[in-house]
Amino acid sequence: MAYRRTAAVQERLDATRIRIVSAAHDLVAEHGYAGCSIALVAGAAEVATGSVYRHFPDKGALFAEVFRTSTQREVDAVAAASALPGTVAQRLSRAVETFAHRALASPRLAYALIAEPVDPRVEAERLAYRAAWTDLFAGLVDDGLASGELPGQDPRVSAAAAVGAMAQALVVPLHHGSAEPHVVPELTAFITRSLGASS
Amino acid sequence: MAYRRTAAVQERLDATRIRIVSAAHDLVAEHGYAGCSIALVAGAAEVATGSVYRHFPDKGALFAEVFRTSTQREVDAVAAASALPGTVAQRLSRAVETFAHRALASPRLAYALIAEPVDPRVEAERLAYRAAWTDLFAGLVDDGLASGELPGQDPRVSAAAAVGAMAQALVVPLHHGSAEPHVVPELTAFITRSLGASS
DNA sequence: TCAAAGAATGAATCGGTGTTCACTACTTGC
DNA sequence: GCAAGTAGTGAACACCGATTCATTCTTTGA
Repeated sequence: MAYRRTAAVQERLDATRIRIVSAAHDLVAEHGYAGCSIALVAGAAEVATGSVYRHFPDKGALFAEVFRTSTQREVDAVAAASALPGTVAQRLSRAVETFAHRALASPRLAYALIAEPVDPRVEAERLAYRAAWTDLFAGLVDDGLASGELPGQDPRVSAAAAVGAMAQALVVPLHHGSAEPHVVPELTAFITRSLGASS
Repeated sequence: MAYRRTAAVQERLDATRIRIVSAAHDLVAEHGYAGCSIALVAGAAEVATGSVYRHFPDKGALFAEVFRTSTQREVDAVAAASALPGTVAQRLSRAVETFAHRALASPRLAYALIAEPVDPRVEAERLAYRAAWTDLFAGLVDDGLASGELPGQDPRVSAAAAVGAMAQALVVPLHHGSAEPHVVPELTAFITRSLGASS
């Protein structure tokens, strides 16, 4: 034997992998998924196109990871905001506001993560996270039902509808045109009413 | 001169054009936009691939027309249902129910028209119809504000959110999985509450 | 220093579709 | 029937980006 992958090499490999994912993330956030060719990602990460394939089996796998990590960050942020103590109505408002403000801060990324056309393999990842979003809001509805703060309803349907309302009201319009922050309180009120939370 | 397009020829041309659009519509309704190649459409319409280009300048133009006609039919149906006399709450319920039942009847088509990834040129058409949907619901909200049946709100934001809620709650889930008709009354209640319509 | 093995490269390949166009078939008016 | 002009055809082309792989560059342990 004459070669063995040392810790130093492994570190460099890891760093390169992270640089590739990071570059892909940045490109998506700036230009969207469309127009994110492997060559472009490789260039941004300062590696050769072929090198990308030493870390990911194909394009779908790379962008699935990008979507996974990016969306998880959003879900975590909203979950944290909604987990703080308070009435269900208050927690709901905080969740919507957190989602909205973050989307307004990175509109292109938000559009890419939620609505932009993507490859089937990436779409599968998105589907999984749609479920995560729905679960998050369904949990809030469950809490409201248990405490009697919310009127009878199917938490899954209500949660899916609420997620759709947020996406359409915020993300899709942002795609074409500029941010309109006044939408946030309107949307919060809409969601709060929709689930039957008094205030 | 030795050739002039007679009425008979024009009729045949028109018929062929309609056959192409109709074939494209059927293919979208069955398999979605993805996998609707020009060759497939031509085959279904029983013309050569090149013949499609005697009626449409490119693929985008063909499918833009498919989307336009299909969506207009849906908008018209919902508009008619919501135009019947009654309280705003009643008209709203009828609108949601009409939308929902039609979507459940043709889930693949509904998904294609509302959520499926499409070409930019077709996306532009969709964007225009998103506005049509929003206008329709915004009009209902306007009526409710005027009559005092609905509480103060931005009709545009509420309408966009309501449209998003319908799309997400119905169309997107339908894409993967089977129809669940019990969703309709849940969704109706959700929308009614969200706009602040008492019942 | 050297051989062995892995890592990195990027030009070439490949596959899939939209589009074209040289050609055939048909229609028309004389 | 015939010439002029149009409609219809479908194989060939063009394009584009993902993927491959023969080659070069690095690292390793002796």
